[in-house]
Amino acid sequence: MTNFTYQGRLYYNPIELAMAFIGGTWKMPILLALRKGPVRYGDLRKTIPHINDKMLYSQLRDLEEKGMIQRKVYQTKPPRVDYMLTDLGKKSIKLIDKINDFGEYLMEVEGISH
Amino acid sequence: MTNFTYQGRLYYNPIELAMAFIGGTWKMPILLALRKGPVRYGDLRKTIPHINDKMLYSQLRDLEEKGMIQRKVYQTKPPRVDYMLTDLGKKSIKLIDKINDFGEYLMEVEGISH
DNA sequence: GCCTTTACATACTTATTTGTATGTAAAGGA
DNA sequence: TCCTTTACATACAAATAAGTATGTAAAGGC
Repeated sequence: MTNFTYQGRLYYNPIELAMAFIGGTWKMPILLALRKGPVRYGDLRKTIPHINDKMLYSQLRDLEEKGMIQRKVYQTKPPRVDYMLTDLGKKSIKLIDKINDFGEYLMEVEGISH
Repeated sequence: MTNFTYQGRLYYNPIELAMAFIGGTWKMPILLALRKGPVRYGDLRKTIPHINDKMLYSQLRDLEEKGMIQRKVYQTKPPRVDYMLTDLGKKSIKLIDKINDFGEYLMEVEGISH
């Protein structure tokens, strides 16, 4: 039995936990968008195709809660907020690159053009 | 724009496609259960904790449709069906191991015991 | 004759995830 | 004075994924 709980949810194996940190439609695109350094909220919106405010802000909150990213608030008007990877977040990038590679391989194999 | 379609669904990037092949609660556990060679339906049920018939058979169908696994039916009574990885399925194992490693690392970092 | 085994199938419900629409504060510019 | 910008926040609806309960065929054993 590898059952365990994290943040009030039950997990059956390490894979489920990993996916809680990087899974879903938006977490990996967000993490990749931060790989080069801090990016502000509005720029994330612009660089991640198709994302909407609700998804962006709720996923940012979730990633922050899990220690994958950090917020930095500047006390200006209008406000400015930067997001950046933590060490844990940086660690996920290598894995996300591998997942992306597999996706690109699948596109090749399946004859999907882009 | 990297938009494309596969099996009637729209994808925005390679990551989404990769997750269609290995994502969800059950695909990775199923693929790992097949890593050592062919396994029959009933044994998959027994070795994958908490899975139920509906999830097992529907995910097996999906994985087969995507070319990740192969079915082999023996014409006996009661029936016997073996499932095994295709070359594509084998290719996914390395990646799944990496995802699992990341999950185990998270368990360590988060102080989760098992 | 009835029970058990095996590998599914189907109908239906529940839970989770994602998306849409709209609102807010406060300063600066026209 | 009114409009714009920025970074959210909330209510609600739609879509997707997962789970529950039940059924089926056909042979062999008791």
